[in-house]
Amino acid sequence: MKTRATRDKLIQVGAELIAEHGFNATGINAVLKRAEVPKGSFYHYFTSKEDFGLAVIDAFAEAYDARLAAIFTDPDVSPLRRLRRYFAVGKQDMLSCDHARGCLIGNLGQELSAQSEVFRARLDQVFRAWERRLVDCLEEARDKGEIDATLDPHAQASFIMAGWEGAILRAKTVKSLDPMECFEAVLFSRVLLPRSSPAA
Amino acid sequence: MKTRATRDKLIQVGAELIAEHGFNATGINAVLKRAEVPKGSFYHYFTSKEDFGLAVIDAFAEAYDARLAAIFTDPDVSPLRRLRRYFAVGKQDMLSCDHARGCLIGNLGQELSAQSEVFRARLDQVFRAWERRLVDCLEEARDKGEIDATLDPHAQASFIMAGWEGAILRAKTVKSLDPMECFEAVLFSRVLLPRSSPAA
DNA sequence: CATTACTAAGTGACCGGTCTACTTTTAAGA
DNA sequence: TCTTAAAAGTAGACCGGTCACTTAGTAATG
Repeated sequence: MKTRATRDKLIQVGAELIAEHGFNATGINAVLKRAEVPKGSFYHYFTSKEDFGLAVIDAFAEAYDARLAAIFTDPDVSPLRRLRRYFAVGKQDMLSCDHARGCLIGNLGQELSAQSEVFRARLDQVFRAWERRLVDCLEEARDKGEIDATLDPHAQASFIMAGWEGAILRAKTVKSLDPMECFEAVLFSRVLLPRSSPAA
Repeated sequence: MKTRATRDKLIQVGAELIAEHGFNATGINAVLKRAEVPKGSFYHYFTSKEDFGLAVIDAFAEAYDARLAAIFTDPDVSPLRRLRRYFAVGKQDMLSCDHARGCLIGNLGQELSAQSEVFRARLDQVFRAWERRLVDCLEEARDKGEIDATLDPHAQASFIMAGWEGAILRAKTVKSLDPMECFEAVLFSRVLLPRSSPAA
C-alpha cells in the first residue's frame, strides 16, 4: 500500500504552501504541481479542500507535538531551561524561513477561526494541547522553586502562549527576531522570576 | 465633487469585509455590492486592489490613531489607567464583533507580510506608531512612579504590543475574552508592578 | 464642445471540484 | 500456482463560477 507516500507528500507540500500563503490563497493545483501528483489523485485521498486542510493541521500538530515532547520531557534539563529551549527552537524556525511563515496554527487560527467553525474548533484543540505542555513544565518549575509560585500555571501558560504567538506575528511584519527576544527577556526577568530573588 | 463620499464608502465597507474575511478572500465585487456602488466604478477610484488595500489601511490607521490619542492623552486619567482603558476598549471591540474580526492590522500583518513588501512596510509603520503611543504612556507612568522603572519603556511597549496582538488572535480561536483578560492581569500584576510594592 | 466623472459589460485566467478512462495491486477460487 | 476480477490508485481533460482587471462607452460639467 503506497497510498501513504502520495498522501503524505501532498500533506507535507500543503503544509509548506499553506504556512507561507495561507489556506485560501493556496490552490489545490499549486499543491499538486509542487508535489508532482496529478489532479485526479487529490480527490482520491481527500474529499474536499477542507478535508485536506484538516489533514494538514492534524499532521502538523502530531509532528510538532513530538518536537514539544522531546523538549519538555527531557529529564536532563531543568524545567526553566526547557522553556528556554522551546523559545530558541521557535526563533530558529523563524530565521530559517526568513520570517515568512511564522506559526502554521497561529496563521490558520487568524485566517479561519471566523470562516469555519470546524477549523476553529480543531485549531483551538491544538492550542490547548500546547498550553497543557506549558502547564506541566511550569508546575514542575514551580515545584522546584525555579519560578514564582503565586501565579496559577494555567494563567501563566495562557499568557506565554498568547504572548509568544503575538511575538511571532510581530516578527513577521517587522522582519526581525527582536519582538520574540524582547518577549522572552521580559517574560523571564519579570513574569517567571521568583519574588524572593529580585533582579536588582 | 461627490468622489470623496463614494470613495470613503468603499473604504469603509472594505475595512469591514477585509477585517472579517481577510484581504485575499475579499472580492472587489463583494465590496461594490455591499457599498451599493455600481460595478464598473471601482477602478475609477483605485488603480488596483493593492492600491485599495493600502487606502483601507491608511484610513483605518488614521481613525484608530484618533481613538488612541483620545485615550492616551487624557489628562484626567493616570497613565496606568489609560492603559487599562486601552485594554477595555480592545475587549469591547472584540465582543462587539463576536470574536470574528480581531485586529485589522494584525490580521493583515499575518496575511500579507510575506506576500507583499509594500503591505509589510506599511503595516509595520502602523505598529510602530502604536508602540510609540505606548512608550509615551509608559514613560509618563514611570516618571510618576506608577510602574517599575528598571525596564526600558521601548522593551515594555514591544512586549505589550506583541502580547496583546497574540491575546487577540488567541481570543478569536477560543471565542472568548479569557486570553485577553489573562494577559492583562499578568501584565499589570507582574510586569508593570513596581518591585518596591509587591502584591502580597 | 471639450474634458472629466463615472459605469455596464465584458476579458482571460484560475478556482475548487467532477468526470471518465486507464494502470496497478490485491486477493479469492480452483 | 495460475486465473481473474474487484479494488486501489493514477491521470488529465473538463465544468461552472468567480477573480482582478479592461474596454469602450455614456452622463455630467464648465
